[in-house]
Amino acid sequence: MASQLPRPEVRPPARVRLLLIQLGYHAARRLNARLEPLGLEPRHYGVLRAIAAREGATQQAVGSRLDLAPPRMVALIDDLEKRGLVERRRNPSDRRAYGLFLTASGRSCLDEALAAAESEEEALLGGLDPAQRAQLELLLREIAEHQGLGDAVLP
Amino acid sequence: MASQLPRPEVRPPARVRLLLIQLGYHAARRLNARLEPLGLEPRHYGVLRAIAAREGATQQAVGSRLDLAPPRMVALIDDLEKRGLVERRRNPSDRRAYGLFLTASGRSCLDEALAAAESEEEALLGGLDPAQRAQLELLLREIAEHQGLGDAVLP
DNA sequence: TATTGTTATACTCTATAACTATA
DNA sequence: TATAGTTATAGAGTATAACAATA
Repeated sequence: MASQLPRPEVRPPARVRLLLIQLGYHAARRLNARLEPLGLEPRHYGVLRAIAAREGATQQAVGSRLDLAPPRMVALIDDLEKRGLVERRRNPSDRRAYGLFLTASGRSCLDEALAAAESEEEALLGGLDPAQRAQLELLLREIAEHQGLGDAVLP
Repeated sequence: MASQLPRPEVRPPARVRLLLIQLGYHAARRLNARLEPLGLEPRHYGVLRAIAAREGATQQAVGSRLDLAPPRMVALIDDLEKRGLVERRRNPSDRRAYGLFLTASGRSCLDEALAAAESEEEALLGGLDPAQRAQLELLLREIAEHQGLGDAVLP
């Protein structure tokens, strides 16, 4: 009997959780669209940033920071090296390991990507005034902290 | 020369865009984790909700609403039917098409899933008081509208 | 001929396991 | 023997194209 109560098929209007998921997805897609003209896929963008943050680090170091398995890193660095954005330099004191470095072209590519991300932020928040933006950032940070996501932010 | 300026490798602290992407991803993962014990994968959850919102709709109707290609719908409905959550009923007036309906077990499964989503919302917003929650929802809705995402919300 | 649903096929992505070269 | 990186292999997931039944 109880199972045949008239249920509201349509739930109450979208909640915060749903909004977050959708907006996060939307923001990610928009960013990717801005990266595409630069020839950068999201995964490459992430690796580029991680290398820039710790130039000279080994593949494994960067990989474990991004939670990418070794074979995955090999493929990604292969891509970036083929495109002349990243360079593998042998470590003379341990000839098994490589140090990863951005090339000049890699630096400028990353700069463009960061600028694209910046302008995407602007487009995303276009409807909010500065006070609202600050408030939103505060609330989101609060949630992130409460969820223990402090370290998930890359650099 | 200009290319050799000391650049801040580490960007200014995470921005709203990044926070949104990360929190959205986090929220989606948390929800999926809550759905798993019910034997529901995210894709099935979405289809279940779409069917509940318009019971009797054809596969194509549901599929186009969720932006899923026909072969994908076939596989998904196969899954759900095999698990006794959804039923295909032939349409007598057009014997090519099926109408999709939830079974009793499908309804209760969806109910549990919706309850799980509800409790996940609670967990997610645990750090905010009611006024903050309302404010956050307002700000997010503002962005969603400004981004033209009005219809992306399912039901 | 057009449409609903289905099946068959190919492709991308990723993860796991085996291998090499240094240490 | 252990470790950094690589290669080979296998699997999941998805998209595209061809197909059957009905209109």
